[in-house]
Amino acid sequence: MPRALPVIDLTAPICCAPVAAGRMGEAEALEVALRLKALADPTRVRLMSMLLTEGELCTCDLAAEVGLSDATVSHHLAQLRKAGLAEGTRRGMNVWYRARPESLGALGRVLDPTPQIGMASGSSPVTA
Amino acid sequence: MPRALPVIDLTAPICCAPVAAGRMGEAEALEVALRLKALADPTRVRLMSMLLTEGELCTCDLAAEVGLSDATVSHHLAQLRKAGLAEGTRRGMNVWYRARPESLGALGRVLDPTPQIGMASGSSPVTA
DNA sequence: GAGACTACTTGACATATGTCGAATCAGCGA
DNA sequence: TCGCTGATTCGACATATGTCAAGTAGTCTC
Repeated sequence: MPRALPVIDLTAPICCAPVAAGRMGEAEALEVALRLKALADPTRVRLMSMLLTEGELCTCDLAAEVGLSDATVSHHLAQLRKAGLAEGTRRGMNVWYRARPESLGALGRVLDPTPQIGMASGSSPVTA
Repeated sequence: MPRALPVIDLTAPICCAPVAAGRMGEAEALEVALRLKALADPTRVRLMSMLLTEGELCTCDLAAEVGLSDATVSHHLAQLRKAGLAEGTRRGMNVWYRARPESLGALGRVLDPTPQIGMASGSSPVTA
């Protein structure tokens, strides 16, 4: 994969028009793709699912649940954090992670294929 | 990435409960992840966006638009086809591609973070 | 059928990614 | 302070991915 991907801050929920709202530019497409990439792994999908349904979990719980080393899970959680899909806070000896539903929702809405009328790129349908 | 990913048929729109509907199993998570992976590339996001807004385009048009070789674009389109997100038919000397909005919509709905009540895994909210 | 044009496949390459073990960092309790 | 436990970072490795050039396969027009 030549043409290295730039590093961008993705922690805020995505705020661009849905893919179906008009021909998407390079920058927008990159934003969408990077966020999707953060979720495009079976382990991370499971982690998000657990966080969404259980509320708050520590790294050790998550590692035990998915059956991977804590180092690997920490790595996945870092990806989710960088993409703004999850966040964690240290409390005592543990770090407690939770999902950021507003970011996930915004990402889901970008995929909405229903043609949007009168929406050019840059608009911000973020509900959160 | 040890633990090679199995090959699965993804051409039908995804039909599992949203990630927030309950702790997702390995198989389901894999289905979701593979489809997301198919879209988790800036070039493919742009291709989908063009197909959604323009309706039908041939490989050559798409290649010219994204500024990549036709071989590369053909490769990306094959990914989208395998994931059920696009389809193409040969008409004369060209192959005309179009998006499959129902598949994209189903994928977007899986990302819905709103807690679903009474939905266990395996249910099928497919609208298409 | 010959030639031209479009699309797909294959092979090769550089880069990115997922995984682990080991080392390091952070907080707690004796 | 020291040791313990949990989390992150680092280094290494195998595999996956994006890209192109070159070759191959359809389809059209002459």
